[in-house]
Amino acid sequence: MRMNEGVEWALHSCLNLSWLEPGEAMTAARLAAFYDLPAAYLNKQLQALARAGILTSTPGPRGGFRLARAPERITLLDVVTAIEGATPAFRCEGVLRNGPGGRDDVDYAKLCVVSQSMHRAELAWRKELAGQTLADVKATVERRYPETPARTRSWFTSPRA
Amino acid sequence: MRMNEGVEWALHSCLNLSWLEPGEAMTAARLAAFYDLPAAYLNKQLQALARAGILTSTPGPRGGFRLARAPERITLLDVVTAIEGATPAFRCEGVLRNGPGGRDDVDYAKLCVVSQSMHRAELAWRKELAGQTLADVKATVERRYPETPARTRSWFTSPRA
DNA sequence: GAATGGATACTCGGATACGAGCTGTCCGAGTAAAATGGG
DNA sequence: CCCATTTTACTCGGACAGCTCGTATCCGAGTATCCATTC
Repeated sequence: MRMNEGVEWALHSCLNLSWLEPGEAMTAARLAAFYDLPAAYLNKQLQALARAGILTSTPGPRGGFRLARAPERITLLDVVTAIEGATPAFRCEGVLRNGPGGRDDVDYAKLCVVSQSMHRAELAWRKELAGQTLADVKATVERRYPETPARTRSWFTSPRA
Repeated sequence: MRMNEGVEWALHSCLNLSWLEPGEAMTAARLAAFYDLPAAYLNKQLQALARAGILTSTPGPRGGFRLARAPERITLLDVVTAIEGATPAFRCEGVLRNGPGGRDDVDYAKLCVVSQSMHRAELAWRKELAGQTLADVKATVERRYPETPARTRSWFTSPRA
């Protein structure tokens, strides 16, 4: 079980966007340069965030991405599901269906006790992610590293290196 | 993010093993036939369970796999980590290291707030899995479907179809 | 009849191909800004 | 000087390869069983 690399990039990029002036957009290329990431691939992830309604994108000069809503209303789960998709990690393929006495007209994903237990664990995972907003993470970073917001903003507003 | 198919197989196979007579072994081929699974591949998963100390394997005629300890002492997390490995799904690659002001001698997996939040969610997931033992699942199945243990045992002890 | 040695068949175990999905890259459609020419 | 029009440059957006890892398979090492042979 392995999570997409893009999730980490997306989270950090959203965090960086939250430190910009409200309404200010930033291009995928510049967001990628901040961490020395492949620009086109990060662009792909940001597109997914835009499709999910987390970011808004504007093309053309002075265009780019910006947060679609306040960080208080963006949970970590929103970002993760935007990148990873909504399909659960443990997909019950219904082995019981192929076993003796298996019926085709039964939804074993719902009835199978094993599936339920695994599903319960994933629910706990999602609940924990949904309980943390981007604003919470942002606040923690600002408390521990007070210079980060100003430093980040100045990096993005400085002329291209 | 996608969990190995083998996890589901391993869980159901452990459950089936728990319904056999204590000390009775069952071959990978027969366990696979129960759900119509590829035998050699299931064997691979069972090997992983044996390496993790969840099952014991004995070669030769009358050999096979059996539970290494009581179902009360086998958690779902044990099975999952045996198959999936212990590496967490969200691996912090330390994008901060490549960012401005990044240091090579800092463990960002520990300091990065994003990484910590994601790690906390995975901890909740593991905790939920660790709280459920194979005996719990077994008891739930026996309560809901009382005929399952006898039926399963008879299937495994019946002559090969 | 009992014991012994060997042959046998069966099981796990790891080494070996195949394929899906993540990773990475490219170029085109569309847009806002800037430049240009005229009034 | 101001405005309309054209040009320009820049951005996202989706379509196209490369590669790692999960999926599937095969054959060999080792062992308990069974059988033939001998005492």
